[in-house]
Amino acid sequence: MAEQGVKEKGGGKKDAMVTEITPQSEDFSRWYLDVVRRAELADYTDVKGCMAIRPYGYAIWELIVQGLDRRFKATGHVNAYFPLFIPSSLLMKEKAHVEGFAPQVAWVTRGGDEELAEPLIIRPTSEVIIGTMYAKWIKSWRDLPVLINQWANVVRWEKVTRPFLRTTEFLWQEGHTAHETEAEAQEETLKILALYKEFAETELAMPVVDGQKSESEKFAGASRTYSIEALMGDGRALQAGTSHNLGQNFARAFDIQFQGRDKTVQHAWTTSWGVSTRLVGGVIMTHGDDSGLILPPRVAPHQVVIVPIPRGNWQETVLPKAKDLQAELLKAGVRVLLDDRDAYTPGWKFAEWELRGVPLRIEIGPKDIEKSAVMVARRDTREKSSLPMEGIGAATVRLLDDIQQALYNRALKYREDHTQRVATFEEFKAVMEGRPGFVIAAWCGSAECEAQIKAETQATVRNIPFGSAVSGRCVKCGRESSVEAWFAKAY
RNA sequence: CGGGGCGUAGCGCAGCCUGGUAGCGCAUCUGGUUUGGGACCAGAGGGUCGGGGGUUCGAAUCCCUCCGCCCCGACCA
Repeated sequence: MAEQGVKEKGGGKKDAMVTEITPQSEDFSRWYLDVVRRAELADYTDVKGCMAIRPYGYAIWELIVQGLDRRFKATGHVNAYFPLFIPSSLLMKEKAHVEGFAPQVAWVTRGGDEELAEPLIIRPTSEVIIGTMYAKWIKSWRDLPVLINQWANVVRWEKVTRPFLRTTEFLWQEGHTAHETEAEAQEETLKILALYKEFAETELAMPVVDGQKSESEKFAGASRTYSIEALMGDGRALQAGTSHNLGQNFARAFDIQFQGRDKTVQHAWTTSWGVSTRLVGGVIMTHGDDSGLILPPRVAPHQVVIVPIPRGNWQETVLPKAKDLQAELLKAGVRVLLDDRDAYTPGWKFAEWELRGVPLRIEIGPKDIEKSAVMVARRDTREKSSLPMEGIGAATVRLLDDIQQALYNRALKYREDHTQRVATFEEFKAVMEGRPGFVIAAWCGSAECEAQIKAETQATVRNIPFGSAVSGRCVKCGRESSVEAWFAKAY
């Protein structure tokens, strides 16, 4: 993914010093942290494992929220809000759930100067508190389905954290639905997974593989878990969203019962699904290069930055034209920033906005005004060309669409180039030791083979894509296998 | 939570070995000249050396301890 940019132009060593970003090829992990910090997306705080999301990073998240929220509502979901605290006894009600989450839970044992009779936990996810409410609200089949989403923060006491990818507190949405039948719950689970995939691919330009999680990787308490998985620039996979069919497990634990059409009392069928601020990390690692961030236009806080070229009394000559241009782009529906700061030179601004991933830069100076044109530079390809002022709004919109598509295509090609189907375990190991990425292999479905593969290659089953059907032999044990799984080292 | 590394100005680092009260580059502020790929000159501000304890006349420096960050494992969105 790395496009060499700044360094080949201008005075090499000065650029390298100023950008302060570790090249991806040298240390991808440091590159990531450098970009997060230098692009002012997030910063560390005095609370271990917790980040402050800075305005530029939060603006990306807000665009993600808007895109998803619109889709949730279009599919009949509504938003609500549930408490941050959960009585600890509630967590204990679903056996698999408590076993899965107990090690990661933060506790509140005091309130003011009083020791609490029953400690509270801070939600790591809200199935249990929402489940108890659903038990109150659902009485009849006529109350179903319940299709509620919540935008919230949750806390998981992680041992190792990284900005956006894994933090102790993070922002997310969690959908919680209840249905009359198993089939409806399954339909909902898959509908949301498809929604996530469509969102990731069209808005984030991030190609994903959708499929079902293995038993060992499924959500604590779920009957079935599905995920979308994306490949990052270092060849590791990122779980970008999950959708769980909870069966009647939580309904049984929390007494979510209703009287059915046939007069019998039944347990509801529930689902839950979520994506988090982790998606911001996914965007960074999918598209970024050695010059910094590259944002898909759909989630770029500034889709276009206008840099006026100061010459002579530019405030009287160039600036008014730049403002006209800004107005025209705003009219075309483009999120545009006019960087008219006098304290910085154009060259500085070029580098800065490239670092911060703005998809398009428009330069306007005396030479352009003479020709009634502007210089337009793409962040993704670094191509620079002159466009006429006439019709610049429509041309910009077209270019942004192009960039969105080009980023998706590039990411998809990268994934294809880093995805290999293997037949033997020797091949599997060779691929993982070489250029990592996805490995597609037949798998018998046993936890033993899964664990052994992980132990020897660090790769885990990311998911089993839909429609996977082969007649092959398990890459590990050689038994007849009916499915192929996608393996990768995961974040 | 195990193994390793690192904490000195906003960022990157030197100083530590061999104790004597802190320095460099970038960034920041002021003034001026500049401005089509990270400008230049002059001046200025900014640090309880991660926290606590100990040794010492004296600690960034030596010892103990705690905390944080990064990497590799185990665990997880």
